[in-house]
This record gives sequence, C-alpha cells and structure tokens, in this order.
Amino acid sequence: MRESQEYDKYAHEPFAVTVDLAVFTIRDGALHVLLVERGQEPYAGQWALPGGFVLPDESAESAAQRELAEETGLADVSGLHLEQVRTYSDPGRDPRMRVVSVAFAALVPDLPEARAGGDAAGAAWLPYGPAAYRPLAFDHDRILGDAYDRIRAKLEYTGLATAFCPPEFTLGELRQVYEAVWGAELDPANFRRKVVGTAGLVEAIPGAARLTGGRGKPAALFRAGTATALHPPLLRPTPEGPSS
Amino acid sequence: MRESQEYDKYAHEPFAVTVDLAVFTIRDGALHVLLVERGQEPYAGQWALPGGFVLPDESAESAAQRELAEETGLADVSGLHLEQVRTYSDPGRDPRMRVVSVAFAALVPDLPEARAGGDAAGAAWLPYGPAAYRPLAFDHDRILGDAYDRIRAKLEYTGLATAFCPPEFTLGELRQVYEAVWGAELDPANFRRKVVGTAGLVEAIPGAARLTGGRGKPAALFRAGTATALHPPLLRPTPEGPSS
DNA sequence: CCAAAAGTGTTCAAATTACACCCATGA
DNA sequence: TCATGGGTGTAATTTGAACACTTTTGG
Repeated sequence: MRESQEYDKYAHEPFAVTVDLAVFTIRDGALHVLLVERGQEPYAGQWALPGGFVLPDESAESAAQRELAEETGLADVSGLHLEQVRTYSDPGRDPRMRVVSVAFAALVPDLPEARAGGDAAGAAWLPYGPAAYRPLAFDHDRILGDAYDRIRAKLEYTGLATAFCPPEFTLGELRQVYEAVWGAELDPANFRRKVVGTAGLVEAIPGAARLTGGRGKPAALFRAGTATALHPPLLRPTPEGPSS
Repeated sequence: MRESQEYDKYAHEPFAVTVDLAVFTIRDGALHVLLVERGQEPYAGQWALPGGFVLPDESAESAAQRELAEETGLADVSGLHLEQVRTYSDPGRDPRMRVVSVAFAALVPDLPEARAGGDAAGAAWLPYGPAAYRPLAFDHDRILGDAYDRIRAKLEYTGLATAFCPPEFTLGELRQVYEAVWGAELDPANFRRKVVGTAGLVEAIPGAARLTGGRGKPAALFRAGTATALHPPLLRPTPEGPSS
C-alpha cells in the first residue's frame, strides 16, 4: 500500500528506469527494424534494441523521443508515430542492476539516409523476422515481438499504416505497408475502395499525379486522414483457422 | 545511450516504481470500479486507485497480483484477468518524489463480499462514469480513463468479456457485460448467434439449465473458450459518426 | 393467463470477394 | 507494342441488422 509506506527515497535498492525502442520502417516492401550492436558486456557483440536511461527530469515519452532522434539522425521526430507498448520489470532482466524498461514502438517512413546515426558500436536496419540477428540482448526478443504484435493488430482498426508513409503517398505504397506487415497479399482494387471509402483514413490531394518510380499508370497522391479508430476495421485475410 | 552510461546505482535521484490498479466488475448491470479513500496527504480524503510499491525482488506483475489479492480479499487471484495498460512517468505526477507507475486493469466477477478487504481508509465499488468521486488523486483520472478505453476496445476483438463472468454463465449474463461496458443495447438473438458461432469464444456445458434468477425460460450454461483473438471481431454499434 | 427471458427462423440491406476490363506510362 | 501498375465495374457470396415467433418459466 502506498499509504503504509514511508517515502524514504533511499530506503530500497534503487530502480533504474530506461526506455527501449522498436523502430520499424518499410524498406523494399519488407518490414525492417532498427537495431544496434552492443559494444560491451553483457551481451557484447549481440544486437539489441536502441534505448537509454530516463533522465531525472523527463518522462519516459520524452526519453523515447530523444532516443529516437539520436538513433534515426532526424532533427525533428515530433511528426513520427511513437507509442508505448508495455513495461518490462522482471528482476534479473538486466544482470547488472534492477532495471525497469518502458518499451516503445516507433513507425517511420523509409529514411533517405540508409543508416542510423548515433554512438553505439553499430546500427542497422534489419529485416524483421526469424533472422540471423537473433537472439537479441537482454529480453529484447520478447519486447520486439510484443511491439510487432501491437502494430500488426493496430493496422486493422486504426489508421496507423499511414505512419509508415511519407507525407504524400500513393495507395499502392499504403497497400505495400499492409502487405509487408501482415505478410499477405491484398487485392488492389478492393483495397482502394475500402481505404477511400473509410471516412478519415486518407484524403486525396488535388494536385497532379506521380509515377511510382517505374512503369504503370501514374498514381494519385493522398495524405493521412485524421481518423484514429476505424469502424468498421480493415480486416486482414484469415490469419488462422476458420472462425465460424 | 545505455552503452555510454555508468551503472552507478546511486548516481541519480532514485525512481520509485509503483503499480496502480483499475479493478472493474459488473454489478447490477453496470460497470463498477474499485476505489480507495486516501487517509493522508497529499490528496487526503479523495478517492484513488488502489496500488503500491513494487518490491525489490518482484516484477510489476507480481506486485499487481499481490495488491489485487489484498484489495479484493480473494485468496487466489491467479484466475483473474490482469493486464498491463501503460506506464505513467511524468515528473511531478507525485509531489513527494519521482514515482513511475505501471498501471494495470483487472476484471473480476461480481464478488460475494460486497466490499474490498484491506487497509486503506476505505474501499468501495463505485459505478464507473463521470461521478461524484471525481477528481481522483494524482493522475488517476487519466489512468482510469485509459484502462476503461482499453477494456472497452478489447471486448470487440478478444474474448475478454468472459473475464467478468463466473466460471459458468449464461449468454444473457455475457450480453450484460457488453451492454454495461459499451453502454449500448444488443439484440439478444443476434448476440447469441454471433457468440456461439465464433469459434473458441464460449463452449456449451452439457449439464442442465439454470434459471436466471427470475422469470423467463431457463438459460443454458457456458464456460469461457480458449480463443484470445476474435476473427472477425464483435463490433459494437457505431460509437460515432457514419464511417462510409 | 400474463410478463419476461431464451432460443429459432426469416427477411432485407450492406459489406466482402473475386474477378474482368480499361487507362496511362516506361521500356 | 508489351508489360506493369492504377483505377473502375460488376456479379456472386457472405455477413449483419431487424424483427416475428415459439418455448418455458415465475407470478
């Protein structure tokens, strides 16, 4: 009970509070995640999620923003999607001391600069999935998995997918986001109708059309809408067995 | 960066880590929340969410379970639904010191014992909503609101509603859960078809039928199914403007 | 008998699916 | 002109909403 406890700041062994970031992007039609290579023990040489301490005068959200800017090299991250996933607090999750970590998921468009800025031994965008960079340091495999589950689910019932896109994008690019995250193909015709017909998801830009980079008819440009919740949701093709 | 920081445990002013619980139940067809009355400053005399410190050798989840058992008076809370909502870390959210709080939402069936056990000045089940017990202490209004939003949303696409019910329940009781949380009436006929037709949501119990406590045809008993995710979701009636 | 709740059946509208088909462009 | 992706049309199917109706109990 908070009521029955003393507020002696030094009564217990102190907790350190950190943030860990799962930063996702779509590159070459596949979901990628930003990882850093650890330069020192424990877990030296292994990949880990970027992160760092929450400073005494900032919130976890501020710390996450700060780290995101550092790692991506972007001056302004205020427009990026950054959301809390959950907090990891198992004793012993860091062998050095008691560390409670608040995990965040960030969604960024494919960045012009190929690599992450920063200070760690190395940083790289690596394709998400059961890959060569596992296992990650600490409990970061679990954190990364939880973050992925969150964004995969949120694509269905929010307009989150636009957070992966630049300010102006084509519906083909938006569809690639869904296909990359869900690992499933979507019918372009039906996808267009659904997205355009869902109020607040995207809005057309009156201006001209753009070429997708290669052949094909130039596609119209859209920008993200204002809707956060989608009713009805944009369901992904049956992920498991029959439901009825 | 974690890499570039020393692990001096006492380098910074320490963080305290607490848990706060939003414990919900359905009582008399309405959603209720368990609140405690603060006996001391700050916020003496105001209602607050139950909660307490995370001890040095336990996780936030363990602390939440411990608190839940204390507050509800139940010896075994392992079967209850308890999930993390998010973590609140604004500097200054507690005037006494730097407190980072991990918030949980708990769902319990209507308890035989009317009141919460425990130690605080007072504890009570109060109807959820804009009510006389506001504002809550600290940032608990916001925490409670976030917890409510979470469970309301999760009813749609998970089998969470059964967590409000006793081990064996009728479909009328389950429907009351949805109606109480969503604040909307559902068609009993269509609700039954949807729930029974969704694989893994509920399963029939071969045994006899039960009377609902009053008049009406005796209802069949069901128990919770094993499904966590619902495809397709159980949509609630349009909460806002038209979507297409 | 009447009210109330469980449970079944039926109907109509709306959404989803699976395509066929045309358009505009780069190679 | 051909391949490619954008965009529109449309019919078959499925799902969902609305509501009439029967069943079984308590009062």
